[in-house]
Amino acid sequence: MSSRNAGRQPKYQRIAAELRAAIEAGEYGPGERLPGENDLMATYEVARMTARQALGVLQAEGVVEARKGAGVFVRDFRPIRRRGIERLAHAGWGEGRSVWATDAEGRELAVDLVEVHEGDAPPVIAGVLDLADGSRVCIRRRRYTLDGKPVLLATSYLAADLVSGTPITRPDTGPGGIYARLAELGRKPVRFREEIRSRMPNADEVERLELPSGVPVVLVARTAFDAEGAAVEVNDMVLDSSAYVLEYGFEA
Amino acid sequence: MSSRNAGRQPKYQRIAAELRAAIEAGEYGPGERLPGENDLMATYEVARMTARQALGVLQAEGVVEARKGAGVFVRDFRPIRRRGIERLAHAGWGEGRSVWATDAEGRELAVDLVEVHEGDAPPVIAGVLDLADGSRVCIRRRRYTLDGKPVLLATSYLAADLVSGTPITRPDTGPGGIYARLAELGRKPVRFREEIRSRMPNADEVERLELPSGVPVVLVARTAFDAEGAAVEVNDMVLDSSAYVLEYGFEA
DNA sequence: CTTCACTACTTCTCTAGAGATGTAGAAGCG
DNA sequence: CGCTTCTACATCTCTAGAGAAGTAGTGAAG
Repeated sequence: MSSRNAGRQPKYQRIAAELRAAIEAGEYGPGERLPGENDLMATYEVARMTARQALGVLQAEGVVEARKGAGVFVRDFRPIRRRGIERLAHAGWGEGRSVWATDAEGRELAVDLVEVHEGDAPPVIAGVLDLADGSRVCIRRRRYTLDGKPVLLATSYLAADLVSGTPITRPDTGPGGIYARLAELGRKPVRFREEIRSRMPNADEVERLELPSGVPVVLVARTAFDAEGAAVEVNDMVLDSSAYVLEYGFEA
Repeated sequence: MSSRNAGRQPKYQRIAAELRAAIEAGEYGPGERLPGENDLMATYEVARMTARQALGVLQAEGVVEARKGAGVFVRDFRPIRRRGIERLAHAGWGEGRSVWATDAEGRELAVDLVEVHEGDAPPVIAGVLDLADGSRVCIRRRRYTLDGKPVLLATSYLAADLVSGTPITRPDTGPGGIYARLAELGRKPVRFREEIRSRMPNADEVERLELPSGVPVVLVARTAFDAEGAAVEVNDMVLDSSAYVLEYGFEA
């Protein structure tokens, strides 16, 4: 080659590290444009593919975002806070300052798309809801947006036997939402379990959440239990990880 | 060029999509080797860099893992479960099947590295602990491994005024850990708040957690409050997202 | 004043090569 | 049998080019 690098690491890593340091030092603030392919080719005297690799590292880290035809820009992080508790009026919680700053809570989530239909229960869902394999379930898909940008995909599953003929099977479920309707059916949810994990999004999620590359998704699977301890609803949520901070509280 | 692609999307995306489909169809199971650069170059008649780009897509998604000199392999996902509640004997919780399968709970976490020192409080930590800027804090860093692989980095911050001279400032804190020691000081934690977010790891985290590319980290910041509602400890955790499912429960 | 075509610039995609470096199994040696 | 060395093969890094495609600003036409 060719590729004999001065230090001990590849050129593209070195270039990426220098840019990263410059960003952390505040030389390039959020939203600001930073040197592109052509600039890096000139200043570091490397080939286009090498300069692109360096920028690719920062994109994969979610630090910067490339806009075709325009340039490469520093990304910013202004999440909203989602509380597991305290949405249900559990006053006294959450005292003390938070670790991560979140935006003014003024901004509100808006439902963007709603789609309701009946279908076969996926095996995992059937297991959680304690239904026979292949049982029918009501599937409610929603997309939430924040200031126009989609941030959350939610899919609820409820046993078709339980909810057919109720407003739950219609896009608009009426005041109080599906939990109020479940209460009217004598199956009011009283306990919730949320399971959380994170991974990189698949192509479908990238499209529906309009995710830039380098941003993982957080998966929250919420199961609602009624007073008898039976699972009445499973809500499968996919969140844009750059838009959310989740918060939970519990006692010792 | 050159780059006139049959369909409508770039060649490397098409190749990646085909491989992804093959994996999802079970043609390549977890841990199995799949066609590498040279194979793709031959079967699709593309240049090396193009074949690499296709594999790079799947790596960024965390679907596959490349081992230099060996090949490209399908990754598997076998996380462990971490409960926010119920570790503290809250029986009756967590009934019903879970959405994501987790491994036999037999495997145990082992502390790998411990490091304790006193230092200046980072501004954010000082804010949460309600200390003056630049106050001294005791900083406890730990790394946990699961079957030899590091999965969690934890950093605890406690006010130096509170804990100096106690076993908390030593690597081994004695039976019951730091919470038992805090109780002896009359500052027993009774409430916890956990804030969760996710992002791609930085270079340091990649190294310390031995993360393959395409795996995000989950950040959990836990604040422990005593009976007076004062924050006594902040624990900053960085988890390998492929190793964990977090679980929380709460009542309506 | 608005709209549209043009243009300079940007990132994106791809080619065809080649040396560097790590891996795993085979061959050989003590 | 156990260890080392060799070797074929794998991914990794990088070069120097070039056409495709999107963006934003300018200036002319309506």
